[in-house]
Amino acid sequence: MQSPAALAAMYRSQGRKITPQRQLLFQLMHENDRHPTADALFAEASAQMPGISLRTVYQTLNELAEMGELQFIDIGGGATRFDPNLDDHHHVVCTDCGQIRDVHVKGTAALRPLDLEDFTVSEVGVVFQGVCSSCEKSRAKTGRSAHAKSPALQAKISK
Amino acid sequence: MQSPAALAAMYRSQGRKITPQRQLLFQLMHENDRHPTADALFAEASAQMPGISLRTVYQTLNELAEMGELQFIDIGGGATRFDPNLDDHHHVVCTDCGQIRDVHVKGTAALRPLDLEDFTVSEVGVVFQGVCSSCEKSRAKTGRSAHAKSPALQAKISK
DNA sequence: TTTCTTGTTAGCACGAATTGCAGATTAGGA
DNA sequence: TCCTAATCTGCAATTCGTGCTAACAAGAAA
Repeated sequence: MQSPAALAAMYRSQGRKITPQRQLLFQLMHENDRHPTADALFAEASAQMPGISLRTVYQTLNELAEMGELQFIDIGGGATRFDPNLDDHHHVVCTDCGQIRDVHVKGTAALRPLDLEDFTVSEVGVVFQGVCSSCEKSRAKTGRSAHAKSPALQAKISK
Repeated sequence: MQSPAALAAMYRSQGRKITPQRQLLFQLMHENDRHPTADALFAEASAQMPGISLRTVYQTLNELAEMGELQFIDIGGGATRFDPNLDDHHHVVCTDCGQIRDVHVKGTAALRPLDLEDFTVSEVGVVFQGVCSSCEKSRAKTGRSAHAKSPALQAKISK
């Protein structure tokens, strides 16, 4: 996603208006690598601008996505997450805590779908699932094995 | 997912009962490669067993997932989809019509996350996005370019 | 076959996420 | 300063999924 200033310029050039709400959201999303949900972003925004509406957060996120400035990430877990990182990157998900991290991946160009006819591929997404080190630690304590995933998350997370 | 008969045996061995509802759902899911939503499955089931409850469909799907007999797929689009295919496979999504197809993929073993520390990867999922041939055709007619994806789907489908 | 126990089902209420709608408000050009 | 179109807020509505419970039915035991 571009800088708040660049986004403002882009908005103006499209006849859209620059409101304080939008400016705040531009800031909060800019270089945000936490993949927040709309609700999480709303909470952050509310702290700085009490009274801002959740509706406005959704609206702005949708605009930015339409403009190609951010991506929606759906890896299960209920709420859609937002990613302002426009690099060619992929995601890592901790099946325990649900945390999502960006990763660059080597070898994606060599991926070949077999027996895929009548289909034009335009993009490839890779999602690694596993356990982050902090969850690994708490597992060691509680004695949970690596296969004793929380049923809810285990079920939710797609392959 | 195993055959309806094998599932019945597995259910019995776990002290679960074999009901007509379950038998019907076993049949409908067995070798089903359409990745239906719970609702779609409910519609199919209702046709053969009027009065079956959507609640029962969700319940049975959850059981089967807990038993490892099927997977949940979340690639955006609102509803979770179900996949009884237990092979090592991946998915292809048409960004136009939302259709999901199974594919085997060559090269996944060579995928390497770069700079990924403090994380133990246990699984890798690959999703190819593109346009299926039938959508390609209707695009040619209406003159839509390959980039004029329907905004809703475009936004919904995660990378 | 009848009985009994226990797992299941149906159906509705509820909750979370997201969108539709409409009236009040405001950015920004004339 | 004024005006108009875009925007915001708040709430209703929608969609997807789960919790709860009374009625029900497998299937083991007698």
